[in-house]
Formats: sequence, structure tokens, C-alpha cells
Amino acid sequence: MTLIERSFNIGSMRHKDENKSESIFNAAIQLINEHGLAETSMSKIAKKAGVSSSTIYVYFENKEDMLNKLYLSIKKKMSLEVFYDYDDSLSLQSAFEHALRKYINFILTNKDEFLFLEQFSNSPLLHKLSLKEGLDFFEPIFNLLEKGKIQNVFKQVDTNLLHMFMFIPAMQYVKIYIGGQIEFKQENLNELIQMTWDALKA
Amino acid sequence: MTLIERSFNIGSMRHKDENKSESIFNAAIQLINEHGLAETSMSKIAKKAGVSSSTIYVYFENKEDMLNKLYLSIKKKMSLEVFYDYDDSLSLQSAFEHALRKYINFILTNKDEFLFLEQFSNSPLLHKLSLKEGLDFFEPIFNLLEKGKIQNVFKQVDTNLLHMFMFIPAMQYVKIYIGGQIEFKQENLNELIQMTWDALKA
Amino acid sequence: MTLIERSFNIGSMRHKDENKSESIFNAAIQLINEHGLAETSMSKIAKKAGVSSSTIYVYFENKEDMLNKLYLSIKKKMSLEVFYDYDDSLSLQSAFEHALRKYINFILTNKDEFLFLEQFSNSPLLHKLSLKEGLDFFEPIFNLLEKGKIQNVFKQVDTNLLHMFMFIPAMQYVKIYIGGQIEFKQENLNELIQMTWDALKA
Amino acid sequence: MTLIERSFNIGSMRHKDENKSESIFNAAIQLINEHGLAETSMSKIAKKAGVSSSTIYVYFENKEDMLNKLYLSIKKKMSLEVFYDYDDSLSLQSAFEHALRKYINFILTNKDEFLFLEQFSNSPLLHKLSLKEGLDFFEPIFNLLEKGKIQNVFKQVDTNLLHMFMFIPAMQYVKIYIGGQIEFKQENLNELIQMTWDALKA
DNA sequence: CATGAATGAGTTTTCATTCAT
DNA sequence: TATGAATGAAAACTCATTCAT
Repeated sequence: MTLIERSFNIGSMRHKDENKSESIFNAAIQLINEHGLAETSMSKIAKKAGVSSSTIYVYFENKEDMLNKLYLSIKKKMSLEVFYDYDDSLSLQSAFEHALRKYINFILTNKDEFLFLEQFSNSPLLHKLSLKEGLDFFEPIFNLLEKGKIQNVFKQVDTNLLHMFMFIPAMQYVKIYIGGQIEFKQENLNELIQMTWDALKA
Repeated sequence: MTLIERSFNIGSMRHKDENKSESIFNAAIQLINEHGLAETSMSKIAKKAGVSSSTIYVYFENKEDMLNKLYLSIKKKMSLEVFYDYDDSLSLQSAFEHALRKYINFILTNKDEFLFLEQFSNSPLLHKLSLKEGLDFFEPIFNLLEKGKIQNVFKQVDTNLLHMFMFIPAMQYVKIYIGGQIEFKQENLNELIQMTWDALKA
Repeated sequence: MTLIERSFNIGSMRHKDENKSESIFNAAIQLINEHGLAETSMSKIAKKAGVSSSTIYVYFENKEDMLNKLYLSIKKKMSLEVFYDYDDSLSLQSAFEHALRKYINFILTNKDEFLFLEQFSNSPLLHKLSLKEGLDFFEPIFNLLEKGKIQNVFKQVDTNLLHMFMFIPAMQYVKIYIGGQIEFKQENLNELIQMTWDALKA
Repeated sequence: MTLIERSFNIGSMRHKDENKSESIFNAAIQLINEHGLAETSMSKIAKKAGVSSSTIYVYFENKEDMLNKLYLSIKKKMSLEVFYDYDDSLSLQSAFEHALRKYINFILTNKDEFLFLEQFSNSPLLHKLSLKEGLDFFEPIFNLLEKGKIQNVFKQVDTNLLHMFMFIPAMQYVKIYIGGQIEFKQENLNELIQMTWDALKA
């Protein structure tokens, strides 16, 4: 909390605090990326967030609930930043490239959130429901892909396959870059986008 | 151990029981896939494996060590089954398709092992070293890809990029199939292989 | 509070709401019978009573205070319903039988209150003071028993012994009936009353 | 552990220890009588018993299991001490008096165990099964009562009623004596036994 | 009077691991 | 080699209570 925020807060210190929820989320993301889901306890999260661990239970039902809400909140943030300004007038290829670049840019500049998503996606704590809800945020992309199939620009295959090919290699690329196994090159990125396009193209 | 099994063991200097190690591995894989890494304790593994939990510490230094050894053992098994019979006389495309199909076949018929790999790959318990060692098993594939680049059949891009594009979509496809989000179709598989080829092709 | 309820309250100096106190008591009784004293928390009581848990602390000092007040309130209610109309003109045996039947009837028709009493009577949270105060409500009965001793109808033994023999078997009978271990029969009841009388009779 | 016991134990310190189970039971009984079931935590029991609280879970599944096993163990001990030497040659009244006196003597000299039983009997943690099993220990008494009915010495009423009248007043007497509300007199005891007999007698 | 938010201290239980045998 | 018993440390979560509004 900055000094200014603090002063705004004086009159309402006993009201449920967006900040608190936020700092719990941030603490969780950081710890999980640093030490893994299994090693991240509620009390460690609380300590890092600067609240009592019982306070977490004011905001969330239990650990599972907290993680699922965090998952959805990140998915939503991502969707808002990445897909909201989809421009209908662009050519299909431009739209495709635009969306993919924005997505890659998002995960590159929100590494922590992205890595949390990746780790949590493999956990049995992720509810089927959250998974589904999370996918919904990609709706504009599904529309794009369907349009591409209709225009015979993309292959006539299951849209899930197109969707998968569009994002999974990019995600993996960012993951191994973050993991230090390769170094990031703009050139690689362009190649990756080209390869993705080639995979989808009819 | 039956008498017969025992007699087979006679010539062996080591007393440690390959079977026991094996059943610990199997128990671990099953439990981790069922309940997640975080929820799988040594004592549960021991119970499922039919040994005392102290016995696990005869075979492995600690939990981390056990999981890393399990990781490498699966990677090795996979490598043996999938890449050992790489046939040099095949055309590049045939070799590519052959390898990819064998890989997909392996993970489809060894779902538990595959899912364990996926879950453990995202865990900080996975040692850098194991990760690297795990990659080594793909060496024949790296050779294939290099050859393809030299012959100008594949794009002139970082071989890691080629490797990534070759396997990651297939893995993701199997994962969402196992997760019940799509149904398996031979047709999809053929399309996937074609898309993969298109992505790599120069 | 509706407007009408509010207007009924006009003449009262106290703002504390008899209803609210009542619903806290009811919630407590129900929960304690259902799950036991140990498992009944203030917040669960509050939730069931439809108030905030901090509201309970407006009415009571703390949990102990609340339980003791509840205890006394039930004892009082019982005393009012059971012993207030003690009829001096009745013969001793009629008075005895009348009182005992009324008591049994009360605990049969107020099972929850009765069971709470039983459970709380064994708790160290029950203050000595409350216990003593609770006994006072039985004063008419002590008078009856003393009179019986003077008239040589009852045994010349410690009045506490008479009192105990008068009520304890009846209470136990109702308890095991409520617990489902026996079924209720009017016949049993008559026998029980006879046995009680025989125990007391000189 | 005495010095002698200790020396006997030297060679077997890693074998499940009857003593340990015993000291957990004793700690539990004492604490529950002192502070109530609700206030007695596993860690307090462990501390008092001189073991780690995790050790309790080596011997019992959970708190409920521990308490139920303790309940049955006391019931069994009581049954062994009180009813095992039932003498068939005695007259009914002698047998009745003998059993009742032995019972009263047992609860007077095992106050802690008795009070635990009383407190736990009212708890929802007491399993129906344990309750039933606990009653079984009274079998010799049920036989006695049945015989008395056949011989027309006792009233022709439900045996449960006879059983109840035989023990409940005695138990209550001991309870209020322990609670300090009355003082113990041999004379009272004799009166109590006479009253009990009068209640049962045909 | 009434309450939502907050929390320190506590709960039960499980964990990975050790150790004597 | 194999193990049953034991445990300190930590897990997730709940509790009675307070406090600012």
C-alpha cells in the first residue's frame, strides 16, 4: 500500500479489501512458482501476503477454492488484455498474428501468472468447471478459427486441434525460455509464428 | 519371492529386489495420477506397494530422489521402446512419421507413465540434471531433425524449435483426450501428424 | 424488526431483542444435540440463528455465560410448566404422581431442551452456581418430600436421596427411549411410576 | 514405569508398548474429568502422557476411535472386577445386594474412570456399537434380573426397567457425592440399596 | 444495537524421515 | 535387506473473541 492508498483507506479499514485478496493471490503465485504447488502452504502464503492465515479463510473457502479462483482471475485478466480488442476489419492472417503476438507478449510480461497457470493446469485441484470456464475466455479465438475454416484458409480439422496448435508451441517456447534452456530471440519468435501458421494453413 | 524366482536371483550379487523397486514405482505413478503429487505421501505409496515405508528408504535417498529416479526410468523406458529401432534407410518423412506415431502410441498405451511425466515436469522437485538427462534420450530425434535441416526439408530454425513443434502438440492432444475433453479419432491423429509436418517443413 | 414489531417495543427501555436471544438459544440447543457440545461453535450457532456472531456478544459475555444462561432459562421454563400449579389439597400420593407425570411429560415434549440439560450437566462449563440455582426450581418438590417424611409416608432418609430416586430413573427412561434403545409404552411409564413410589415409600 | 519394568524393557524399546496405550488412556481420563471432553485436545493428552501427539495416531485411528476404545476398555475392566465372580448359590437378594455393592465400590474407587464413562455417554462421539458392546458386559446382571422375574421376586416389567432402576440411582448418588453436593455416609448407602430393592421387588 | 472483517492461538491430523532390531 | 514404532515439524483449517463502523 502506498502512502496515498493508505490515506484513502483510513475510513474503511474494516471493509473487505480488494487489496487483501490481491496480495493473497500474489503471494500464492510467487511461492508456487518458486517452490511448487505441493510445497506451498497456506501459512506461507499468509506470511508472504502479510495477513494472518485465518484471514485467507475469510476470503476463500479453502485452499482448493483459493487456487481455482486465482486460476480464473488470471485467465480473465489475460482474456481482457489479449482478446478484447479483436479487430474485425483485419485480414485473417493479420488477426491471427496479432492475437498470437499479443498472447505471447502477455505471457512473457506476466511470467509468474503464466507459470502458475501451467503448474495448476496439471493439478487435480483444478476443477473441471474452472477448466471449462477458463476456456470460455478464448471464445474470440474460436470464432477466428471457425471463420478461417469457412474461408478455407485453415485446415478442415477439429477446431480444438487448430486452437491447440495455435497456442501450445508458443507456450512451450516461453516455458523453456523462462527455464533457461534456450535464450530468447526475436527471430525465433517470428519463426515460431510462421511455423504455427503453416501448421494451421489449409 | 517364490522358490523359482529366488533361484533366478542366485547369480546376482545385489540383494535389492528389482520387483520391490518396481512396485514402489508403480504405486507412486498410480497415486500421483489419481490424487496429484501434493497428495501423495510416502506412506501411501508404501501401503499401495505392499512394503513398509522405511523400505522405500532402502532403495531411495528420499522422496525427491525417488521421484527423479522414477522420472528417468520412465524416460528411459520410453526411449527404448520408441527410438531404439530408428531405421536409417527410411526417407526423412517416413522416419519422421514413424517416430511420431510410435511416440504417440507409447503415450497412449502408457497413459499413467505419461501423465506422471507431465505432472512431474512442472514440479520444482525435478532436478535440472534429470531434465537434461531426460532430453538425452531424444538424441536420435535431434539427429533426425538436424539431418532434415541439412537436406533443407525442414525449416532453418533452432532445432529446439523443431523438436518442440514435433512433440508438444501430440502430447497436448493425448492429454486433452485422456482428460475427456475430446474423443479420440484416428482421423484427428492423421491430421495432427500432417499439421506437425507442415509446421516443420521448409 | 418489522414496523409493527417495532411499535410493540416502544414502551420498552431495553433495545435488546428478546427474539434474538431466543433464536440464539434455539440454535444452540439444536446444534448441541445434533453434534455435541464440543462440535458446536459460536459461529455455527450464529449462522443457524441468523445473526452475526458478534451479535451473540451483545447478549452474552462469552460462550460459557451463554450456555449457563441457557441452562437456567430451560430450568426456569421447566419449573414454571411443571411445578407452578402444585395443588396443596391433593393427597401426598396424588401430588407425587401428578408432579412426576408432569415432569415426564415435559421432558418428553421438550426433548431438545432436556437433552441439552443432560449434556451440559456433565460439562465443567456448568458453573456450580448455575447448578445450585437450577436445583432451587425444584423447591416445591423438596417441600413435598419433606412433608412426606414428616407424615411417615416416605422413608426417613436424606431428602436428596428421595429427590434423586424420584427423578433420575424417569430421566434415564426418557433418555434411552429418545436414544432408540427401547420403545415408549404407556404401560412402562405406569410401572416406572409405581417403582419410583415403592422406592420412596416408607 | 518403575525401575524394574524399565530394565525389563531394555531389549524391546521399539515394540508396540502396552504401557504407552495405557498412559494415553490415563492422560485422557484425567484431562477429560478435569476440563471436559470439549476442552481436551489430542496434544494436551499427548503431553500429559509423555508421548508425541503423532504417537497417539500409531495406536488409534483418530480421536473418536481413541475415546471409543477407552470407553470399552473401562467397561470391560469394570465388568471383570464386578461381575465375574457372580455366585450362583446365593439367594437372589444376596446376589442382588452383592452385585450392587461391588458396583458401587468399583465406581467409588475408580472415580476417574466412572466420571469419564458418564461424560462420554452423553457425547455424540460414542458409537452406537460401543454403547451396545458396553451393555453386553452387564449380561450376568440381566440374567439375575430375569431369574428374579421368573421367581416372582421382581416386578413383571421390562428387564431394561429393572436394570435401569438397579444402577442409575447408585450412579447418580456417587456423582453428586463426588461433585461435593452431599457427603458420603455408609448409612445413606444402605438406605439407597434398600430403596433400590424396594423399587424392583414385586 | 448490530455486524463484517480480522486474528492469535489453537485444533486434529499427516508428513518425511530415523532408528533399533 | 526389511520393518514397526516413533516423532518433530508442519499441514489445513477452526475457534472464541475483538474492534471499527
